[in-house]
Amino acid sequence: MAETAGGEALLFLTDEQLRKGIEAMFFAYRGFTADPDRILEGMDYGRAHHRAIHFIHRSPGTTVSNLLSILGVTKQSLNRVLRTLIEDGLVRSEKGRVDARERHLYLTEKGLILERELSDAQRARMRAAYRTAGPAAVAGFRQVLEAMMDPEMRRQYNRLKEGG
Amino acid sequence: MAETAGGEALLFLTDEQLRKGIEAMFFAYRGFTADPDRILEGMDYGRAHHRAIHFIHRSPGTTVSNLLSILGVTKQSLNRVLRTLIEDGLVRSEKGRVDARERHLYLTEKGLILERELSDAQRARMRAAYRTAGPAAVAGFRQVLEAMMDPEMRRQYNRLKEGG
DNA sequence: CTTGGAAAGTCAACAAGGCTGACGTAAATT
DNA sequence: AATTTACGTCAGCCTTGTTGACTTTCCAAG
Repeated sequence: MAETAGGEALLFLTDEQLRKGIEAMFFAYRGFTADPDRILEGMDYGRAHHRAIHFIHRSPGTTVSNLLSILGVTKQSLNRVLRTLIEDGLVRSEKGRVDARERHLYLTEKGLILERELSDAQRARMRAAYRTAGPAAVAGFRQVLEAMMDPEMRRQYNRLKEGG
Repeated sequence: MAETAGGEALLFLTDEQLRKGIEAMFFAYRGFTADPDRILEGMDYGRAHHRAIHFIHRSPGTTVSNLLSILGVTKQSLNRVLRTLIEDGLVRSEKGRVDARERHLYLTEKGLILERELSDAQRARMRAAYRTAGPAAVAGFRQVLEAMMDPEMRRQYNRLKEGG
């Protein structure tokens, strides 16, 4: 599998192979979001709410600013989502004690229940895919995805990966 | 890496590993779409136009119905996008000769130029990621993605993969 | 102590791109 | 002749993103 000096073994870098990868990302991402989307439709929530819930669960007590930089949206956009989650009692917002300008975000019991439901569904699909593909494929999967990220996003990703 | 009867080597299926995969998908997809998004901003087009252009280029002469089932959106949604692309002379729509109800879609010269620009950018990122991760990782990447798709999407994906 | 600036929140307006429902037309099929 | 299919279109709605302008709160530096 290693490439030779002549480069004959670089066939995995042909435009055709790259196109397959691009289309695989497109179709797979649809599957990736399908289950949570299905759960959320009917509730007043959407994918944006799912993302907020996921990362608050992941880093309890995170600030709004931090969440903004992870999600890469404007504060107005995030605020609309957070407001409904707080109003509905899924998220608790606590004024910072060291810096009272900051708001620290936590999932409530109710929030944790929805998070569970969403992530159970998403993990079930991921688990099935992992099991089908096997551990070596999973390692490759993660390597390629990580290499595909913008440097800033890779930083966020690794911070989460280790921090947790 | 192979699992034993006891299952001790199934560590790659832990919730923690699955969560990492989920977050990797999230951050990587952002990178995946970032370059085309950047190119399209400022033009009157968006990600939906990119997708239509990609699959028309991929299957010249495809019908509207076929495109609908690949993209998984409503005809009203697709039509809005196609209309602007046709008006702007990027896509040509031809009445079917065997079945005159169908419209066969093709990229014009102008359409091909934009397609090139978009796919060059997207492939460049994919190529860099592939090169960094190496051929074995790429194989695993594609395996996991394929396993993650809904069956119907996997059918579409494989039809494209072989048909081209 | 005052003031500058950062963090957070809010209001308003807008755009892209999804969706549903209803309707029309041409062509194929039964 | 009647029905079905493929496509287009109008109207209206929702989510989720955007900018811009503004206020409140608070920390920290002058």
